[in-house]
Amino acid sequence: MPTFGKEERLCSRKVISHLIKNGTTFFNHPFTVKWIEIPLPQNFPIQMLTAVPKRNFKKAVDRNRIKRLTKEAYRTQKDFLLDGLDKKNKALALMLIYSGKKIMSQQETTLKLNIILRQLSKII
RNA sequence: ACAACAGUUCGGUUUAUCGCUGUUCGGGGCAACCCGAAAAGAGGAAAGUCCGGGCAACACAGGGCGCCAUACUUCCUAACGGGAAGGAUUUCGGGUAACCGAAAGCCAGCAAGUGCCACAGAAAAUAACCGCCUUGAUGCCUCGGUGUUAGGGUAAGGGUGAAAAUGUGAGGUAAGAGCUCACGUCCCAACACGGUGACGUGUCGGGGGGGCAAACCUUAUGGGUUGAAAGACCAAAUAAACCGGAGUUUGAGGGCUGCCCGCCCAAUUCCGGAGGGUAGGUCGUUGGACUGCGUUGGCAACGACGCAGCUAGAUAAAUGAUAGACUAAAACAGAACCCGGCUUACGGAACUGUUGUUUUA
RNA sequence: GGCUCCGUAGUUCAAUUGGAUAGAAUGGCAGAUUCCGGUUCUGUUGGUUGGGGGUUCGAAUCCCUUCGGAGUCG
Repeated sequence: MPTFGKEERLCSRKVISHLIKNGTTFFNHPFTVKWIEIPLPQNFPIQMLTAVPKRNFKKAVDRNRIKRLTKEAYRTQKDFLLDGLDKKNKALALMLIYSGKKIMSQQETTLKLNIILRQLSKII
């Protein structure tokens, strides 16, 4: 099911600061991706967080829109990543930082995120 | 009907599929929680943070100094630097004029003190440079005129300047001067009338005259400080530890409050250093100076009464995506403790009023 | 959420606490020098002092408002 509920989001401050300090980073325009493995007993095998820097987008409306587009794209395409994680018995914390300067449409965002998720599943 | 201006209201709707947030109901489960259904889910500015409150904490005794804000009147309001109605002033437009209309503003006080006013000009505020009048000394000569020099009086005149010592007329004088008088302008005080009042009109008296307080300042009034990262509670963890200092017949230091006095605290104390642990949850947190309708008081802002209604509450942060229709990828734009204003951004739609043009009667 | 500061030529900075054409360096342009270019020299250009309004005789400076930018507090 393409859901995106509470337990799929990254909420814990502790895990977030751990991720920012020690996470692995790669970049594929327009997203900077940070990820790290987390100890296994979790409610959901992958916890995700989106971020948009205030420096690039002054208006709250624009930041909200980008986050929503990103979440929507992630929601519809995360299945194959989950399968991979199930097989290898791992859990992930994931952070998507939008580094672009312009707002993309939904189709573009979906395409870009598809590329990135495939890249990530290969690395795992 | 169209256009312009002003004001008020609205601020996309809807169908299908997938998805998000809390709430309620039903079912399952010891419980955590899971499944299903229902109804609800950003704004007129949520913004800027320019003002005012509520609320909370800080041991608000009290006094002085400082700092900040405000500054015509009456009213509205919980309060305001907001709003309403009015007064005076200035500017603009119309009119021969009385006056009418519109707009604006940090509308107390340079008649408390201090300070500043470039350049130009004699002088920028205790005005004598030139000029005018006059006295002494002295030169000349036609013997009452003229020149030189020293002193005194004088603001009528002087090419400057943003601004030049209250305007006009008369008297007065050696020459002159608000020196005196009349009229006029402005200010102050008293009285009468009108008005709740600012103020207006009139009478009488006084005597001030450059400008600048968005110069320091004076007067009056108000303001304790800090802001939900305030604060309360629960859970988890831990260290009543260590080092240095202050201190007990006296006042160092501290008490989140500008400074001083004062008051309060006192080794189970305070301050500093270097470390350890936690960083989750609940409340605060949305029922309120609330919203809608009706009646009613008031010129109005706004108030009173009655009936009905419940209308976001997230916590890394919920409203989105896809396809289509209306009519067009609708504008500005996203709540974060809550209200009242102000200001700024904004595609379009509707209504009302005023002005102009055209058509018909 | 609160608080503080800053906006001047294309760029980097001045302007003696209100006083006159807003100045300097650099840049741009033109000329000289050179066979050509650079360097150097000379001349010249360029400003709504972020925008709007006000006070004043006079505003970059004082006041109000607004726009933009930067910093800071757990």
